[in-house]
Amino acid sequence: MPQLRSGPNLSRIATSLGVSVATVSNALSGKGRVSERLAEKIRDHARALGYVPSHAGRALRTGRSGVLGLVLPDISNPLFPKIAQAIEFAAASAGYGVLIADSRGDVATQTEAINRLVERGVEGMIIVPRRATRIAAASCPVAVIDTASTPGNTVAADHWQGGQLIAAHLADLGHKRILIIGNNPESNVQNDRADGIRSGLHEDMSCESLWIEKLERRAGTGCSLGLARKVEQGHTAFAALSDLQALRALTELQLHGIKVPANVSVTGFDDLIWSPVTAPALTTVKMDMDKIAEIAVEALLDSIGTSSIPEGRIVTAKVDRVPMHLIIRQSSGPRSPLSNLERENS
Amino acid sequence: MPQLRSGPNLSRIATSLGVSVATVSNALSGKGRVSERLAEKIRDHARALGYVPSHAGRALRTGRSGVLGLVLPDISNPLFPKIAQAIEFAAASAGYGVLIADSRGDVATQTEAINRLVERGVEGMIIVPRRATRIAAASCPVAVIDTASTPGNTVAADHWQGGQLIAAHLADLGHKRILIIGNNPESNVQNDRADGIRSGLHEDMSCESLWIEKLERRAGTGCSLGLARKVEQGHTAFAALSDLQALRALTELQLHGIKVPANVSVTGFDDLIWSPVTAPALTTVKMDMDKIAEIAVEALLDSIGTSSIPEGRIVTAKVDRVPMHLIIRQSSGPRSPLSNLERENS
DNA sequence: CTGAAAGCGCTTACAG
DNA sequence: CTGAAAGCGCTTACAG
Repeated sequence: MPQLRSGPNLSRIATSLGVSVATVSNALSGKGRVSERLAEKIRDHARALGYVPSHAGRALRTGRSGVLGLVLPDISNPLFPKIAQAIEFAAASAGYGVLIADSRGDVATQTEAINRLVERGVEGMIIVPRRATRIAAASCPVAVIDTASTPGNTVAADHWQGGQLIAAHLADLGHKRILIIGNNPESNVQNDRADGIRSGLHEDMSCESLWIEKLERRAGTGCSLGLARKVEQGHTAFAALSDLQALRALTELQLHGIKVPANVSVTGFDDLIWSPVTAPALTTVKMDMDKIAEIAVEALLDSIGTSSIPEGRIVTAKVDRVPMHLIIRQSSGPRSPLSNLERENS
Repeated sequence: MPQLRSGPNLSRIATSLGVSVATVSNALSGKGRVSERLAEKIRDHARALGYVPSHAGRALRTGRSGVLGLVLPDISNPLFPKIAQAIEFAAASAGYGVLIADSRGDVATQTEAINRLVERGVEGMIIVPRRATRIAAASCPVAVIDTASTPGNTVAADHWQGGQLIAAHLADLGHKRILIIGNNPESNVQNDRADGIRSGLHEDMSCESLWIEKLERRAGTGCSLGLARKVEQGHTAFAALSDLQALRALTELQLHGIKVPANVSVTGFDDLIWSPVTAPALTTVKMDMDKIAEIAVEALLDSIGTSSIPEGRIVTAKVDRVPMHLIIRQSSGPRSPLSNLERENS
């Protein structure tokens, strides 16, 4: 038999104290079946010995691994740091660890990643699906963080309401012609956001949509978005459906000598790490990731607790939409009365 | 005793096939102590039953959890997605899972996060330390991803060499006066990069350094970097020590009507997700994260394998510097012969 | 080639 | 209040 652990185990503590392992176990777990005097003595001794409970032993006996899986099929998602941080925090608060799995953007390997987690004995998992992916039920409880368009067991930011915040903000600033800039109209998230914006426009406002992936399929990756043209046509507000697209818009406008926010406004979504850093800093809408993670983890733990037998297809039934928050920065503002563009031909 | 698992275990397979658990175990693990005929029969049956081995049982018996820890004390680090992805991939390739731990930027909780991982039985961990943090030896092998300034057991990109790439590139473009833009001169990474740049300048080139944190302590967060002034003074190249700072520089320059790259060049470091998206796209230097992760994980596994008793303070002795790669995009280029700035007062 | 048995470290009825 | 015992699922010498 292999030399398994370096540290002491319950048995070592027990014999060195002349008591039984059962008593040590009870004392350390605080179940109170041990006299306070003895319990304290045991705890002290355990601490002195640097006792660390064996996770494997406990897991085997109790049937719970104390681990949740986090599946991020599209890890290049710039929201990933915040999601991971929030999930890790919520899980740790509940005494759980978080195992990550990534399918490197490949839809096919998503199932494989999920299986790896199941084999590692996760008690449940949180999945942030790739765009438009339907999650096949796994053999453990699952919580999905996505747009609420996915049926069931989903926690999501209220992207639609976030869009309304943008619309209201742009209306307040007096903008009349909005250009919505998204990446792909098949993304549920982006669609919800765009619909939210449209629904929040006043009657005297109008908007068009520009989808970058479509454009690039025609004009090539990294092509100009033609925003200078849009400005000439009278658009004064560029509402991107993600900060990523807002960054592209902002820099392209600046490249053409258009001043933000004096001539036009630019807004984004997500409040990515760098969005306060641009000059001007980016107005954006932020999801409350901590809240979302908290709900997802809680739903998962509920579902785990409910079913002592985590047999197939049990999923959280909870559906939640967490409100988003507008963060106003310098990239959006009223147009200057004389918008002399001072444009340059480029 | 609790209903532990839903699926079949070795014993179930064994009895239903009329063989012993030992034989089933041997057949499934492919150790070859079973006749091929029987082994195949067992494997088929196991598959048909949907057998998933119990991780806890195996871990308890073998003393190996098959899990590595990834400690990210500064999860807001924009490199995090790439690091996590690379580590997860390298670990998965070696049959290991990855447990994440985050100390939310708080140096004090780093130790706590490490302890949580130890309690969860990780066999080793990879730590990306907070700036200037010294890692206290944990009770398992540790690999550190950082600048090579940290002594011992470290894997890092060769930031210094990356700086030289930038210097050579700017020299090629004919730039004479460089402004290095960093966040904090106490960051080993940033210092290595800056030193690399300085060391690579030709004799007829000069450079100054601008540290944003210092500036902001005087002038307030989000203050102007005064780059327009620097351009007037004759600087033509702005070499940021991270894409984050490059973004700030690029947008500030554009805000002031300075054209990139016609008037000045801007370069960054890290090749963050959005750096190809700006207009103009950002020239940058990229670390080979996959390589770094591979080395870190390999070093860890070596160290784990070596010591059957992973008792205290065993660390990887390997020190590696992985070369960086220059990615030339539009933000750096030769100055236009007539650099009529067409500046605007702002 | 196959099986019986021990044991990893823990928790939990159960008995005293 | 405390202890003896069983057993979670697995792997690995050892015996046949």
